[in-house]
This record gives sequence, C-alpha cells and structure tokens, in this order.
Amino acid sequence: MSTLFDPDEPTDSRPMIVHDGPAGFPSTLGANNAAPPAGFVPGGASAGGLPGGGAWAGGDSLLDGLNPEQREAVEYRGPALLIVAGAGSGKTRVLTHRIAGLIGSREAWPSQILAITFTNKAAAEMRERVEQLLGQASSGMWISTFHSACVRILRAEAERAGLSSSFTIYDSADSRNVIKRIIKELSADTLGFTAAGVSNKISKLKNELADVDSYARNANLNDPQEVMFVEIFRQYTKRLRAAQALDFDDLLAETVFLFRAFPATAALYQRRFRHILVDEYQDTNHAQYSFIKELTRPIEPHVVAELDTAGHHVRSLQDATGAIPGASLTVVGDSDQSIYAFRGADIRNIVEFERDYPGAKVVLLEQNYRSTQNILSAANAVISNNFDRKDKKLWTAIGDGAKIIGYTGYSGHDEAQFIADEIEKLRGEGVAYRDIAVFYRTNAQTRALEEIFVRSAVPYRVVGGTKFYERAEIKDAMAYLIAVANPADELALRRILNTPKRGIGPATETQLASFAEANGISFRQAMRDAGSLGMGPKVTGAIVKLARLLDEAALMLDPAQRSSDSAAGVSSVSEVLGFLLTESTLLETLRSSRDPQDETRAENVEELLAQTKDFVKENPDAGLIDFLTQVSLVAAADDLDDSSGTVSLMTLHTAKGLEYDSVFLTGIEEGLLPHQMSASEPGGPAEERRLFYVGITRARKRLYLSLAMTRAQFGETNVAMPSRYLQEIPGDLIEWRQSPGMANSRGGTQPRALNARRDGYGSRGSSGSDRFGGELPPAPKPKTEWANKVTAQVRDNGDLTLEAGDRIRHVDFGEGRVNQVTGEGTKRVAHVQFDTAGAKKLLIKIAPIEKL
DNA sequence: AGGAAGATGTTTTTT
DNA sequence: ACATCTTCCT
Repeated sequence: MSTLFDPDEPTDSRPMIVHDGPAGFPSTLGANNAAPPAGFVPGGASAGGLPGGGAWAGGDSLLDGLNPEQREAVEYRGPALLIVAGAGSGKTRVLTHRIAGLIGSREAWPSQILAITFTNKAAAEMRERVEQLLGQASSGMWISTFHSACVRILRAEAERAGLSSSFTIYDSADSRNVIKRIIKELSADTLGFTAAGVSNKISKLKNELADVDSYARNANLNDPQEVMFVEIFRQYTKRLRAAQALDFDDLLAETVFLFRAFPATAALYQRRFRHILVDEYQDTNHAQYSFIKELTRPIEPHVVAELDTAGHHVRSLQDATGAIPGASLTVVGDSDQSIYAFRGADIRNIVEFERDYPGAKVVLLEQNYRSTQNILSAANAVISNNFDRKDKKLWTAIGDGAKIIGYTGYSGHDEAQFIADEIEKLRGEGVAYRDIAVFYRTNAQTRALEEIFVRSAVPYRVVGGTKFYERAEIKDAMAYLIAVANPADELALRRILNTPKRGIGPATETQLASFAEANGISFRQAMRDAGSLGMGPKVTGAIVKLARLLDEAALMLDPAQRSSDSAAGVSSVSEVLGFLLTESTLLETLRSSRDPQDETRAENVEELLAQTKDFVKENPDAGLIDFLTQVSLVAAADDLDDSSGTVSLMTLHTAKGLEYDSVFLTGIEEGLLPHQMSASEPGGPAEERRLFYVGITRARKRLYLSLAMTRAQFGETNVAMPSRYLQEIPGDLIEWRQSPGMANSRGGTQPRALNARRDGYGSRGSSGSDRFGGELPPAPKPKTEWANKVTAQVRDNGDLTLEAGDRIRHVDFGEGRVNQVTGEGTKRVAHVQFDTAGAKKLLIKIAPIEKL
C-alpha cells in the first residue's frame, strides 16, 4: 500500500536526491554523493562494485549465500536479462539483491528504478527487503503493480491524455453496471447479450490494445450481432469518458496510447527509468507487454534535443549518436506458472523474450529452496505432462521429507472435517496456524470448509473472496466520496441518489438524466437545478439537498476555499467521509434499521471510516484521490496479514507467489480441477495443470491432497470423480489415508470408479484398494450423516455449560468425554475424546452436541 | 414509492 | 443454495 504513495515527493526528508517533478530525474545531487549515475556501466559492477562492496549495507555482501546462477542473475549487466525462475528458486531474493546492487554500487539512483510486481503486497515486501539490504530507506524507487504505475503516470499527465487528473477508476462491477444499463436501453438482451459477456469481450479487446474505432473498422457490419456489439462498446466508451472514468484495462491501454501519441512525454519516463524489472512476466498481457516495450524504447536524438531545450537534464545519458539508449530490462518468470491466460496473459511474452530483445541473457534458476523432494517430485511429474514446454526439473538439497497425504471424503463436509482434524494434529506437533493454508479452485468451496472450521474452532481467514470494498454498503459510502472527488461521475451519483432512501425513485432519476441531456449540462448540475423541473416540492428538496451536501464536502477539500469562515485548513479524507455519512444519514439509517443484517453493514461502514483515519495517519500528504486510487487497486492477496495466527484459506490463483509449511489442496476432482469451464477453452486443461502445479509448489514441508466423492453445487449434490492429475503423481509419493478406491467403510459403500488405472495410484495395501480397475460401479450414495446436513441447522446451544469429565453425544461423532474446556463466553471450546472418532475440539455454542 | 413474493441465474480464476 | 433482479401489490 505504501507503494502507491511512496515518498517520491520533494518534501521527503532524505537529502540524497532532489527531484524535479513527477517524472523527476535526479538533477541535483546531495552533498554526500559525489559520483553521478551514468546509466548502467557494463562490467563496472563486478570490477569495483558489488563483491568488494559492503560499503552500503552493514557489511553484508550482496552475493553471500547465493548459488552461482543466482549470482549471475544479480550481477549481469546488459540491456536485457531473462531470469527463468522455477517455483521456490529464490527469485525475489535475486530481484531484491539485483536492485540493491544497482543502487548500492551507485550505478543507479533509486529513482531510476522501476520494479513491477503482481500485487501491492509483493511490491511492499520487495521495497522492504531492498531497503533492508541497503540499510536505508530509498525514496524515489517505483515498486508497484502495472496498474498503480499507470495510474500514477496518467494522473501526472492527465492533461496530455485528455483526462481530468481526478478521474475515477471503475472496477469490474462498475463497468458491468454501465454495460447492463446500456444493454437495457438498446434492448440488446434480445440478441443474447449479457453484461458479463460484453464486459469480458471488451476487456479482452482492450488488453489487445483495441478500441471501438479500431474494432469497428474490422468488424463484419452485416452481422447484426456484431453491429450491436460495436454500438454497446461505443456507448460504453462514451459514458466512461463523460464520467471521467477509466476501467482497469483502460489504465494500461491509455498509458500506452499516451506514450505512443506523445513521444516527448514518453521520453520523460524513458529517461527517468533506466532499470526496469518485471516480476511474473509469464502473466503479462499484450497491453502490459507494450507498456514495458514503450518504456524501454531508446529516445531518438531529436526528442532528446527537444527535452534538452525544455530544460531537462539529458546530456549525460546520450550515446555517440545523440540518442538515449533504452533502459535495461530484467524480467523474471516461469512459464509453468502461467495461470492467467484466461484474462489475456500471453505466454509468448516470456517464451519469445529472446527474440524480442536480441542479445538477451538468460539465466535458469532450478534449485528449489522451499520444498521437500517428495513435493518437488510430485510437482515435476505433474507438470511434465504439459508438452510444449522447456523441460525444467526442480531439485532440492533439503531431502525427501514426509510423504504427501491423500484423503477422499464422502462429501465436501467430510473432506473439510478431515482437514480440520489434520490441522489440529499438526497443531499438536507444534505447527502454528499461520503456517497452514488451504487452497481451492473456486470460492464456492469455502462454504463447507468454513462451516466445519467454525464448528471445530479452527481459527481461519479467507483471503480474497467477497472483498470488503465490494460490499454494497461500502460501495455506497465510497460513491459519496467519488461523487465529491469527480463530479462528472454519473454512476456514483446515481448510486447515492436514493441511498439512503430519500424518495427519489427511478422515474425521477430518468427525468433528471433527460433534463441534463436536453440542456447539455451534467447530471450533477441537473441536480442543482432540480427546482426548474416542476417536480413535487418534497422530491425537489431532497435532490437539491443532496447536491448541496456534495458541493459542501467538495469545498472542505478545496484549499482555495478555506479563506473565509471555516477556521480550519483543508479537511482530511476521514473528516469529509464522516461529514458525508452523518449529513446523508446513511450511517444512522443503517443503525436504526430493523433488518438485522444492517447492523453488520453499519459496522462495516464504521470500519471504512476507521480505515480512512488510518490512511490519513499513514499518508499525511495524500488526498481524497489518493485514497480512492488505493482502494480501487487493492487485490485479494494484498490484505493478507501475515501476523495473524490463523489458517489461510484462498483460491489457487491467490496462492501464487506465497508459501506455507503445510498446504491442503482440496477438491482435486474432475470438473473442479480441471474446472468444467476450462474444457472448452483451447489451452484450458494445460493451464489447469499449471494451476495444480502452482498449488503443489507452495508447500514447504507437508502437502495434503484431498477430494470428495460427492460435491454440492447449484443446490444439488453431484457425484465427483478424482481428477486426472492425481494419476500423474507417482503412487509411492502419496500415502492415502482413504483412497479414492477404498472409501467404503460403514457397511461397505461401493468402491468407486477411477479413471481406470490398474496399478492404482498410491493406495497402500489396504483392503479393497485395487478393486476398482475397469468396472464402472454405481455412484456411491452420499453418506446420510454428512450430506448437506451441516447447512440445514443453525444451532445455538445457548448457555450450555460443560466441564471436564462430562459425557456428551455428537450428531456425527457419537459419544465422548470432555477433557477440557477453554475460551470464554461464546467462544468456549470443548476438547473431547470421542469413543470412536478420536479427539476433537468443538465450539460449544454451536456444535451439534447434547450433554448426557 | 416501497416492499414482498416470485423468478432467475450464478460459480473460474482477478488487476 | 444463495443472491439479485422482476413483478406485482399496497
């Protein structure tokens, strides 16, 4: 987060560098720095810089503890470097050391470095580690995501780009709303258009840097379907522009367009960033690729001259021809971990890097420092089934480690119970909750897990999922802020128009819109002028009042206006939000509602208010726009709090780039992994395999693979088949606690069909393990004890008191004896030794138990 | 205008 | 199963 507001301002206290503007080049040197940077110095580093170094980082050489390949990746100097980094091969280490080396050896100023990461969290981590290596904070580095970097550039160059610098950023839900409205107005739904479909298509096009016009030029105008799509696209573009809004894809595309249209503007950034490093390069799409391509373009002599005349310092960077050579580019990636093709990531960007940047150096990192050999062997075996890849084998010096544990549950709930039990077992062995993670393919799978975890008193955290900022009440509150920051944003205005209810219905809304249209004024202005619309006095009053409220809030933020009455200076984001929430009665309405859910909603809004206060504290110089930007660009993985002592639950996609001691990979079933939807996509199954591979390689010491025989979806319970990928793991690596073929306890449930492999995978000698070859037995009946019963009941045992020695009966586990009771109030937990089911922990308040 | 009951679709992944 | 959207009723 701090990366979005990294201290790049002249107000920064450190004397090292003085900046000269948004694209500031270190034009003036601090007194303590004698040597100016001169772009990269080939060979300079190894000669006098790094190895002997230690001058800058508390004496620790940057190369200590690196293997030869890693060293090479840190030390190499040249225009282009590709680091092919297998999972867990220490690429973050290499990147941070490389950056620290560039800065520490004075080859580059921090401000000449642009490092792109996949998430804000990764950016923050990288910044921290670089500063740790350097032994000091280094302002001016840009370490951020593609999107954050583009926002920063676009806000700085807004005028050039034809935008307001306070443009709003629409998330996918916002753009879908706009599209939905357009579809409705054009009655395009009769042609089979859906908001989601159109939104996806537009997103894909923008990722390819197409816009309406370029698309329309090549469109087949005899196809009514196509004509309609073009019309929707056109409307969408028009509305976003009118609202001074950009969607996620625009952020990149507009930046690229800006660079291409204004070479001199681009040159400011080309000149500034002499070293560009991109992480997760395999997941870049065409727009991102182009962004990097533009930034690393050499600056033509005539543009250099232009800059020079404009007073920029460029002479020192010129080569013999008068041009400024392109920045040096380092990309890191692993094509085996490419999992975002579905949203336009183009694996060719990394595969063809050498062709793209002739003379590029390639370094391969294959030694893994994360996982045990058993885990790596499984990963290697799986991924080797993807043809069309460079063979690459991860290896480790760590040793074999524990076997992979396999488990087949009767249902998703059974699977979840197994995981909860195993987590407790691990806990008993001294593994902390925070070192455990549970991965799944789809968010829907969290339900069963959460239910069981709550019951079993396993502390957990869902990373991502339904995000805080996507909640309706938060979007409402945010819409107030957006309306203040960007009066042109009609979407925000319409959203708050009748939230909370103030008697302004859809009819009134339409009247306002057409009034604005007819008079060529903004929706906001139409609200101010509502008096001349001849509506009822009550409605008119409500509209005008809202408009006035927003205007007033805007004044609170405007430094020019602070002259008169209000003694205080410019108000902070939290003050403005507090004002808006109070005056609009949004918060009060939620609090006094009789809908029980509104209580939580009110709490959420208050949480947002608290967050703005934190934000103001951490970023004293940042304004409303900065806050809105930050909120727009937070990702699922960003809010992961490492310090919390909880088990982490997340999707396989979110898991990329993370690692845990113990990993549970759940739902390894056909239809789920690989997912049903991927079957029709061209590279689908291969991408799903990479996803599986990514999941496996997150584990350091222990890996659990679990699946269920039946899984509930769409309210129906369906039979699930083991994933084809399971067979790709050599049997001797897995120890099946309950194998896919032997889940027949309890009076002999039928053995079930696998994808018919006679040698079975892994079933270790237990009875019935090899009975499933060939035949296709009927689907097993869901075990009644589990099937969908957990959801049915919302239990509340009230103030049931238990103490050590009590005997209880549990719906699923039978009878048992309480050994211990811990915790307080509603969180009291009973530690129970069941007669047949073993030891469990139960949350007393809600567990399906009775005292005997 | 606002609320309740009924209809509908949604679940692949995300900056 | 659940949430959201639509339709109908007050």
